Amino acid sequence: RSVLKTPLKQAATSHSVLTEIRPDCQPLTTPPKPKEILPADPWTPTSNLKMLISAASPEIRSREQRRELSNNTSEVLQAKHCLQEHLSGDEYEKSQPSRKEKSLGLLCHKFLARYPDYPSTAENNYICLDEVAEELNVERRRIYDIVNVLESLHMVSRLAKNRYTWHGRHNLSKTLQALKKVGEENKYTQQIQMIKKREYEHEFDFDGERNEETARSFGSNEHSEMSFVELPGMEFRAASVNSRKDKSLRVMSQKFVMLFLVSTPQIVSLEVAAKILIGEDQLEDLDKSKFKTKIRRLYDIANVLSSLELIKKVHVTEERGRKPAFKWTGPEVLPSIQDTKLETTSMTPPISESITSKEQCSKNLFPSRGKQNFTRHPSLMKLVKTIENDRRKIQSAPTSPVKISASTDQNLSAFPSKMAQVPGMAKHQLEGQSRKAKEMKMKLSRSALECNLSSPEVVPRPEPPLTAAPSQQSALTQPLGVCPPSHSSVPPVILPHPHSGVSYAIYLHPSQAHTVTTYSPSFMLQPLPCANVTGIKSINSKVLNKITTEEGDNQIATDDPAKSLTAKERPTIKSETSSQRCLKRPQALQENNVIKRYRSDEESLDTSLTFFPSGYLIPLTQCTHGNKAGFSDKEKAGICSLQHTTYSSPIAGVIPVTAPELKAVNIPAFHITPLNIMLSPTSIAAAPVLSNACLNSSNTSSAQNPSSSVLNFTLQHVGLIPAGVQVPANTVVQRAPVSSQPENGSHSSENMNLQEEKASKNILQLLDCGGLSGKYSAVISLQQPCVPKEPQEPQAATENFFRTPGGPNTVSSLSANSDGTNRISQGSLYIPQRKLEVSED
DNA sequence: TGATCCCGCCAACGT
DNA sequence: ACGTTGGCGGGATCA
Repeated sequence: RSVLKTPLKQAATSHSVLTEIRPDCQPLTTPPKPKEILPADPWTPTSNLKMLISAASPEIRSREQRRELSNNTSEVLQAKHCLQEHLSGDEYEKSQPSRKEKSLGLLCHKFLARYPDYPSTAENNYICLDEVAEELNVERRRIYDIVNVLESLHMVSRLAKNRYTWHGRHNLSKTLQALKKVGEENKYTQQIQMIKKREYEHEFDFDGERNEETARSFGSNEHSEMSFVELPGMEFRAASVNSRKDKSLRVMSQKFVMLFLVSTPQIVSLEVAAKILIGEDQLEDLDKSKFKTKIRRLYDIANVLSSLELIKKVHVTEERGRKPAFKWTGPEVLPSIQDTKLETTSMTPPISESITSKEQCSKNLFPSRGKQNFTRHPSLMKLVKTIENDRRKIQSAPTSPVKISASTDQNLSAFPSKMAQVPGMAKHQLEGQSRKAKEMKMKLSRSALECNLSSPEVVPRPEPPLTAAPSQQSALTQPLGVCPPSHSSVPPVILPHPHSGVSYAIYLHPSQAHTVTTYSPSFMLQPLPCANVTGIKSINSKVLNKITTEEGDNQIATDDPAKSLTAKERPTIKSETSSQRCLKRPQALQENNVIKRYRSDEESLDTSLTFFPSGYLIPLTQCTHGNKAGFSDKEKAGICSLQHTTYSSPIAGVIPVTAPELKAVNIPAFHITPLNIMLSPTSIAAAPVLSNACLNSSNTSSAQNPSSSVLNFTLQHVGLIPAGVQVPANTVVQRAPVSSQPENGSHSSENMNLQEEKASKNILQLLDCGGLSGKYSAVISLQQPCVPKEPQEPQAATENFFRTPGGPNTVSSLSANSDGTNRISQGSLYIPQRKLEVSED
């Protein structure tokens, strides 16, 4: 085949040569269409899968175009190229594929279209870069961009030079879990908060005087440079690619994804991402060009991630204006409760007994710049290095055999990678094994990570969750409604999760629908007095964002509860401000400043006030393989749809709550939410877990206190209390699905610590008493009216959590409490968000 | 304009 | 020395 040279204009040569690879097309007489129109041609109603997918998911207009184009790309392109030959320079110019048509996003689509999402190990899933590049008519360089990002997600892995293996999405959830975890460990959430706070301060501090505390905290926030996060069973291959020093695109991609996974809402602005990725430490000397470059890269990555439909572009509008951002549209990521397996599948030789592969990941992730992490002795590093090198040699050998399946991998053969072989379905279960070891390791790494942070002492907490367990037990075993009032200091709900799949949905006020935070399994929850709860929002009101997706904008506008509540909430304001006085000096000062600044902005203040926990905690079952197991198809459907609604429902997770209710309902501190799932009442109704009407009722009968009505209904429905009996409104109802799979149940219980196990038993007991059979259970814990036992403590805790300024690293302390078992320790926190709006494109 | 991000130079690496 | 990777940022496009 001959490479045609079109009489192109001047310097465009190299480019044309690269793109001109299809001499085989015949001369077309069709007049060149204006580029803009080309993409839309309906003459290829291909039933392409991609087409369907794209049609099903709302995408950005531009993306939409690209997609359509991607359906018939080859034809179009060919035609175009042919056209070029017959056009004069000028005409040609116009017919030249527009920039869009050459976008990385489109290219990525084309690339992805070549491989199945879930390839079977049977097929030959290897990728030859040269071939792909040629077939897609792009220079190889571009393919690298795509592959690198895919690699970061372990969707592909390098086999040898020019050769990659396609894994599709098989490893995706695993990867995301790992990334999320690492992100949490890296305190990305805090970093984001930090940056946002900074921005805010910059905005208001005209005197340029920087908040030293803030600055310092940033500096001390060590970490920063982490390396590639590998996946058990994958590290080998990944290692082969680890030659390049920073592998920036790959690492950047991972970090970027992490940001989404630890954020709530899962929206990350480019700016913030760039700053974090550059390294918070260097924030000061934020080199313009460096920043710019980072942004460019992020766009590259974002394009690929968008093609994967993991994120989508949106815009956040805040005081400062419109900023480009991306919203996570990928799967919810369960807190990798049992990321265990990692050690097992690790290829790490026995020698590193105490160093799990996972750990290595997380570890490398934070090579406390320069200094060697003590958890990993240099000598070990050397060893590892050697090993990696060996592998690399094998892997990168031009003639290295193409691995067909993981099992052929020398390393993997030694440690059969269950993860890699077992279908996603069973993975979760498999993962839940050797947790002990893992926990220890986790602690190790954690301590390593936090060793130079302020100590945990700081977490002001009336009662550590663990000690609270006993009392809780009693609460659980006691007849409903007879619970002694002495539980006020007990965390509202401490529920052992039968298995990791459980998640809870919290019904929130519309305005806070998006602010529920998914928290690291390591975070312990603490009871927070009502006042504080409501105050949290205000604490960082400036940093708070009102997020609204395009879908939500309208309704939020019409149904904006903020407005109707403002008046009633005034009182809350007071409590907030007053509670602030309890803050530590510096912080309090800061707060006051903030508040002062905001005083002029009535609306924003009001808005901020609308944030309060309504206290409905509803367990949901994740739409995950492992958890779907016990459900009927119908149920699954419900669950899934539920997942979908997560963000698309404007009033997601909203239950009408009026001011009176606000007062009446005893807002029970915080809850633990393994996942932040928000759903609309309707979708909830569809969810098996909540298939009872109580929820609907709560939704419709706004006249009734949702709290009590729901509770009663639920209890009755579940059979815990006879119909007619009413439970006080200030009761927290939490239902937790009990594993429908025996193995699971026992399995998980194995991993529980004694207390949890105990509690768990109690729960079961309770359930039995209630005559509850089946897979769902309900756990009720009664709560005393919110009477801040020690107003300051909770407040301080929250405060620290969010502002971390130079303050104690509350977060880490919190996580320090984690025993690795997460079910109970997840906490949903209301992360302050800057008021902002998210709009599509 | 500012947001996007294509393009391809060229350095680091591997063989 | 040569091919493969992939950092990087100028500057073209797009909105």
